[in-house]
Amino acid sequence: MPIQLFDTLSRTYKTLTPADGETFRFYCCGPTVYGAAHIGNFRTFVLQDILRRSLEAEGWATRHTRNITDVDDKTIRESQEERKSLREFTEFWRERFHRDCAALNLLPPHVEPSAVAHVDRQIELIQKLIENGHAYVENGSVYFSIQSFPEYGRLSHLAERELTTDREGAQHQAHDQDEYERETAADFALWKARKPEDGPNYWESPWGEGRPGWHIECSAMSMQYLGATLDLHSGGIDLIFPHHENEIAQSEAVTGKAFASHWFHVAHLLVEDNKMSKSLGNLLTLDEIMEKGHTGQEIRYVLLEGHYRHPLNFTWGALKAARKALQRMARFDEALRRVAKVSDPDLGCPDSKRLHGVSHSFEKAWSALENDLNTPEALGQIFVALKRVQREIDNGSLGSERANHEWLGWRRMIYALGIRLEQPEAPKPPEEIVKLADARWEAKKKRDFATADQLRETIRSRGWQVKDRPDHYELAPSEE
RNA sequence: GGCGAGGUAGCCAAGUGGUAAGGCACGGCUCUGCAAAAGCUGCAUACGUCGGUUCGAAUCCGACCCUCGCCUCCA
Repeated sequence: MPIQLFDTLSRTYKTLTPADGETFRFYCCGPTVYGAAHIGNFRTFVLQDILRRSLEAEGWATRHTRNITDVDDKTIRESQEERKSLREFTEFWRERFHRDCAALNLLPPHVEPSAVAHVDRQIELIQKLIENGHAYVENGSVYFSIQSFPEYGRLSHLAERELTTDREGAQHQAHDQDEYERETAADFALWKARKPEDGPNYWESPWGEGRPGWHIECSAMSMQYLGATLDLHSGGIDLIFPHHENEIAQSEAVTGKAFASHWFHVAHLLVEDNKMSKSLGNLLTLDEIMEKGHTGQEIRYVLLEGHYRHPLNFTWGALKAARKALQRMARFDEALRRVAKVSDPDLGCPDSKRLHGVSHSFEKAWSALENDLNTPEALGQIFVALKRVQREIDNGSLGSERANHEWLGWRRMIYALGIRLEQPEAPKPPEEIVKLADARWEAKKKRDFATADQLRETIRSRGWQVKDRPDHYELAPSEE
């Protein structure tokens, strides 16, 4: 069965298939690089990664494009405050973003275009919109006329909303003297005339100096790299309006073709039941979480624990649980690999072709993924299967051929979910602790348990925990 | 006010008509000098409240109570 995914525009489940029958071409709205992305942003990027991995596990080639927004109000303002060039400023945060992505095991997109590098392309698009009557120039800025596009609002169901623009901040500054009907949504800026506070950040255009509006970059870059009609376009749920609505309008007004065949939106992340916001001080970045000793893999795991269309509650407790769950998977992976006699643990992606006709226990887990990327259901099914296979491994009833089939089914899931099973290196205990532990081990061997227990208590009081193994001991930092 | 999402065990969270997945935590067992580790095992007569439809509802309908998002930059 192919992958079924909910489509925001039609509000139905649709089968994911590349229009060209080979390569699935999709675009993801990427980060604005003016600071560290927070873990809510990463929920969206992780889900997009899983979408891509699932398609690949299904056997399709993919072409994944995710932009970098490196020119907008925020990047311009912040770079000037730091007295850096826009380029220097955004480069710094772009690198940081890439580091975070790597920690989360996100596959790098095939194309990662920057808005600044595609200003010409955006100007071209705006020019066409003016020519065909969908846009107009006003005081050196260019606006898209939403009245010229009757389809406007289909994605976000604007017609069913009482949209008013007479609230503070809802008006474009350049519209002050305008007589636009206040009961309609506002025309949006395609090009913004140069303002003094933009500093050196402006470009030449047929309408004078200025810079592109935010929405136009995604239309320009997605169509340049993926064609007039994308197989899928995606982003966080809050981009539905106005960003994606505007993208549809400006793109389709130029091409006359459907902009995207499928719209994929990821719901928001809560932190300990609260919306993330600067004022609550709970804007969590990856660094902050990792500083507390959690790994990118654990964070990724937590982000998979909820279905992408429902809000997910990120909690420290869930993070702790994720570590245990991942450890269990890693142990299973090792045990199964041994029985399956796999020499190279890195299979890459065992896709459906390779799994054709192979019977294994992870079929239900895969089906869960095919069913609207139900990652929590998939994780549940993985553990059900894992338990069953583990039992057979333990009682020796799993032959190497069947073990190999289980291995393929198992690894496909691990690939699709993007789980990395290497365990982080255990922290090294200081020498004095090792000495105490050695002494304890000697005492224990002599069956002098009183001394041994006393030494263990001493070690514990210094923050370390002794764990005996069959022929040696291990040291780990105390839990508390 | 309009549009949308959600309220399932201590925590996280699946399940859209057939009698409550899974992970963590917790209890028990095996093993062990003890502890740990590992494996096994137990753990919601119950799904926000109240009505209704149905042989049967967490799942459908109605009303109500909470929480959250969007409507303005936002993943």
